[in-house]
Amino acid sequence: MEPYEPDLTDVPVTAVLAALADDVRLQMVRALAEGGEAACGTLDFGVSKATRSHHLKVLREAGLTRTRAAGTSRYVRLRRDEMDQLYPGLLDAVLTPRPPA
Amino acid sequence: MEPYEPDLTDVPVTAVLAALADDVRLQMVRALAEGGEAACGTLDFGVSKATRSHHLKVLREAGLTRTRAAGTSRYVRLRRDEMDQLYPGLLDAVLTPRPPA
DNA sequence: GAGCTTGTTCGACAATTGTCGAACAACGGT
DNA sequence: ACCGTTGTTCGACAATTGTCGAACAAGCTC
Repeated sequence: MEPYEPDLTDVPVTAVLAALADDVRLQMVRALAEGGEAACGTLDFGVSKATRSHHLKVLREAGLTRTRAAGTSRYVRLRRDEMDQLYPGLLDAVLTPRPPA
Repeated sequence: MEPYEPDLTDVPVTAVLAALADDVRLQMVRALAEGGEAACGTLDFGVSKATRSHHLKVLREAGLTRTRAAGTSRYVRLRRDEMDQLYPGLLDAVLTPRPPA
């Protein structure tokens, strides 16, 4: 089944913020921002694959990512442009691991 | 007792995001961004004063607000400049009720 | 000091959330 | 056709969170 990927305007800001307000998910988003597209399996951050799948679902349903199936793998990428257009500065502010000061 | 107000660099980004990822708290932040300083009592958004106090505590401990006591009231204000310096674009992206598109 | 106003703190409770292992599904290769 | 790989889904469980009423604290005014 095709994964559900919402229109960004349908997602409340609080949902986007909540999606980003988790350590594991934030690491995932940062990895995607740096590495571009990534297979789900490569986004391992010390959690089980069930948990990983759950987090990727949260990100997807918050409108932060898109998922493309290829073979047995699924490739995830950030919806960077759309996010930047709708919430300029949000991802930039959040993606830098250490405060820009 | 003086309320605890952390150094912004001591607060993990996820805590800031989590603080903003709630409807009531987001309304509070928006009200503060528009109206400047506000007494706790004026930040009524349909929740009890106990809940209101709780949310203000979350915002304060996330480094988003400062609280000043005056008489029986407490005045809350956004730490706008500090936030903008540390996370440029974050508040801007979040404060507009309707997407800027 | 009595009483009112303004907030905070303290349980309590329901709902949500992060986590896991196990079971399942889909695909590719041998 | 059988494995092995890659993800998803399904309970289950612990921890966190949003909410409330009630009790408490601090300050002002009469």
